Amino acid sequence: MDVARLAGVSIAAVSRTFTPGSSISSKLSKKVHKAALQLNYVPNNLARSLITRRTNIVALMLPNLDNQVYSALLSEASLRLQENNTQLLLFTPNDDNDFDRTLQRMLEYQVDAIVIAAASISSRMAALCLGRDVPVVMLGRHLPSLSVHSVRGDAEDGGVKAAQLLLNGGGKRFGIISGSQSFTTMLERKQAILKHLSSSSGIEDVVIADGKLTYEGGYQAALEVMSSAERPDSLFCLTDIMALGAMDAIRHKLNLRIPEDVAVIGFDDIPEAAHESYKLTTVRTPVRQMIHHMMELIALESSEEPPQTIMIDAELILRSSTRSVPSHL
Amino acid sequence: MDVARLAGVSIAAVSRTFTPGSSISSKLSKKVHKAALQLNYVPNNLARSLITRRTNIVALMLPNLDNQVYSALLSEASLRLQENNTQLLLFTPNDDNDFDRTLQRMLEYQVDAIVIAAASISSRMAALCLGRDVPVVMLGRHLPSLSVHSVRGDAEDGGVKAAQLLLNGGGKRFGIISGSQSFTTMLERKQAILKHLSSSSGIEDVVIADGKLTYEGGYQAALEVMSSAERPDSLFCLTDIMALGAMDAIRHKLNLRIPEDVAVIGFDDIPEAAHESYKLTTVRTPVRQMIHHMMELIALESSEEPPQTIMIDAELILRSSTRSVPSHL
DNA sequence: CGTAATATTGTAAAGGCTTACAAAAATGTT
DNA sequence: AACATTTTTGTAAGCCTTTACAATATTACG
Repeated sequence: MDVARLAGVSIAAVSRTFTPGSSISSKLSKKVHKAALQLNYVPNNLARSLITRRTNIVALMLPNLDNQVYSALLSEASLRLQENNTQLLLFTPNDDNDFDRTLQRMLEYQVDAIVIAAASISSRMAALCLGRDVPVVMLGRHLPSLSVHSVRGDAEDGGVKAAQLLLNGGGKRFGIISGSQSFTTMLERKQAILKHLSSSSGIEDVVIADGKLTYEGGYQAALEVMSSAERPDSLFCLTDIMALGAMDAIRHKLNLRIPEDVAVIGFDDIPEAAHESYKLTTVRTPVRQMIHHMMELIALESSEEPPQTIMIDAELILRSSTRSVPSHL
Repeated sequence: MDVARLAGVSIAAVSRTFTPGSSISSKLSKKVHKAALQLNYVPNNLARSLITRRTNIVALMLPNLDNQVYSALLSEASLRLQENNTQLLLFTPNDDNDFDRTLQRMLEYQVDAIVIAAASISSRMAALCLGRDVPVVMLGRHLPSLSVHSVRGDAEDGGVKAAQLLLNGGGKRFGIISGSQSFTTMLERKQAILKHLSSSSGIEDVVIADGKLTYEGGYQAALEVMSSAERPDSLFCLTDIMALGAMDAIRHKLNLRIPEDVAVIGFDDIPEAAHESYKLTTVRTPVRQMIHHMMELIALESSEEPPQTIMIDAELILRSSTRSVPSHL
């Protein structure tokens, strides 16, 4: 190509000067660089990828960016990947759009790996990816039936820890604000809470409301839960954004005090949870660690590796939305 | 390739069945589809792009996702682009990373267009992009010297409207919480406020504090501003996240009332601004419209088009952090 | 039914790069 | 200096498509 001609070298030579680790003399390299600069030459990744079978692109499927947890995942993933010279190609399916089609498009782009945060994937597609040696890792979700990697916070552990905390805080009547969508994580958190409440204190009556996974959803669901005959004195919100809505509903609409009248605990630890206005006690979703493991799973060469499920311990972040342990304990 | 062989047709035929609008009989198309399904064939965008010179990828450079404005831009852009079958390739430079290198990498990926939200670009690079016919559009920022497109909210208009509002609310002593980084938007907002305050009411003394563009930054800056000799009764926060921090500092640390003791106005209208806990009056950054125009600018074929600067009127979102107009007006 | 017009198909070149292989140059060894 | 090594370079094939062009099949029409 032109650069080669101008520099008076072979095409292979220019390729080598732009491929770190190739054998090229500094004399040639210098000539090529000069010519490249003169011609505003930029290597063409397409052609390169076509032959090397590596695009340095990882596809990421995100449900939406409204929930800050996803922003955090996205941000962290992007940063870490960039350290390896690879970029994120973003896919945000809108509801009617079926996932299989999105997956298919990812494959068309020949991405090096596929990361799916929430939302699921059909086993047909999982097989397709496997067949093409494209690692798939699910973030914060897990389908045992699927042979793809997954990394997530330990929802059960988190649920238990949350239940313990509210129990220790002297809670007697419990409420749960859950998401209407049936994400496994939500379900697991809920089950764990219910089970622990029952097994450790014999509590069976828990008021549950489902809402959308938004501030508004939490607000409405809180209104619902708190107006039940036996008003809860302890509230689990399966997601921080919902917790924020719930807190605002409780304080500003219902005029109740947190945590005196009702203790609130959330899940995720989004940035707002730390705001002075909320100071929400929550079970953290370990974004850094999740992405760290994601990177490892992506790097796994052969798809011969059996699918791994990595589970990260829950970490309780204590703030002021829950009662501290009564003194007599 | 294999599909062609299995289907018993030419390579061109399979290409045509996967290229909408090509001339292909339904008989052949059916045969090809069958074979493709059998072989799990997925078209290779790389090869296609190499020849068509279109990747259906748009590069987006974002400073960080902490600020929800950027999440919103990202989200909206991704959604709109997907409607045109194109995906976002994300670049999040970390500070030490120089922008020119990032730009260069974008070009290597042969992206169809480059969108830059905040952060700047050297004129050398602008020229390079122009030379390769890659449209560049800057979001929310503008450098007159650069020949790239830009679309942004009218910061001046916004500043004036904000100033008017706080003035009408009976403000006498004013404070501004600004960002330490020198984004043009910040500067323009500040200038506009200062100018309007001065020209319409002869106010020259304004307490200004710079902070990081974060909740924390706003919190600290508010503490600083509010402890000045003449404590402001009206506070401009050049960014909503900073405004949230400021509000929390004012209420929970300083124990002052909003808006009675001090009126607060922000810029951007991020989702949290609408939360019951804040109810922040703010000047909206018109994300939808910005992306809408971005799409148009990207579509512009020839880079012969002169660079356009699209300015969108500011919209005041009235909530409860500002005083309403005194009755005697 | 024969010819003209149109639609469908195949052939082969091209797109910009990497890389196996062979040839040439530089370096080391005795 | 003669040879064995090692390093550098060039040649050419190949990665998977699209597409101009020519060839063939189909349809329309008098």
